[in-house]
Amino acid sequence: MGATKTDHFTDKQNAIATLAKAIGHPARVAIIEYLMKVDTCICGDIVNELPLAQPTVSQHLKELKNAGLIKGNIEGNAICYCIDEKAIEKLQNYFGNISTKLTKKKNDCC
Amino acid sequence: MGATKTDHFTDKQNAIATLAKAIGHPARVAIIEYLMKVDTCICGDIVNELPLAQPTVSQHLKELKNAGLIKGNIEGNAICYCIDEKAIEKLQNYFGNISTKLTKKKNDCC
DNA sequence: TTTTTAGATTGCAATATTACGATAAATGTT
DNA sequence: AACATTTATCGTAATATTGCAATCTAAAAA
Repeated sequence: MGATKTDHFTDKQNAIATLAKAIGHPARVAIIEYLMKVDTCICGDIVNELPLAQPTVSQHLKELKNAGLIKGNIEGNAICYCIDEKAIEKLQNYFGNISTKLTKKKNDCC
Repeated sequence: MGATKTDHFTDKQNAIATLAKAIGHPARVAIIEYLMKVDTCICGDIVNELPLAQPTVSQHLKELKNAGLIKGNIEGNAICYCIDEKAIEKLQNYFGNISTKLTKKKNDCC
């Protein structure tokens, strides 16, 4: 088929999957890291930073935005993109939770 | 094209992307969560737990294993799968780092 | 040894993703 | 107004992913 069966899973599971999927591409990881590095948010030069054409970068930004990982504000001619902290916190909490539960459990069977 | 240009990005970026991509599917999130819930690691009944056919689950397990998120041991006839803590820790650290850097920065431009 | 059980692999169809050239839309500059 | 700049969108080609039926392998049980 090729279509993900999102109906069969919980909203939380789908939410985490959506966030993780958005980060699941090196270009989008690079974009996130670039947004971290740059002080000002006017980030039209992501294209210059990445080895990808402008439409491709625009598409990646769109996916990050759809997933809720970044926010974008129109600022005159350019656009100001920046990371949405809430999404990062969700991921941090999720993996933090798993990590602590695992150490409690001492899952050393493998 | 359709092929990800991994060559142009750093190893770290590709590593994070690989891990995130593996979690970027609700079925694989559900598998991870099931592995957490179950005490014993003999987890052949993941198939019964998920609304997916056996070959599909097997494929998802393979991807999780390739990405380094889970480990699998042959245990007689069945197989013992469990989460690889190191991978989870990597993700936790990564997002934790971003989170703390963001709060330091007070990125409130958007 | 035959049969069952657990899991992987193969092959295939449907859909999604990635990437980019060309083009469009919208604002800024001259 | 004419042009430049910035970003988005469209169209399209190449590749990847998802899902499953059918089949295969290997160990366990009978």
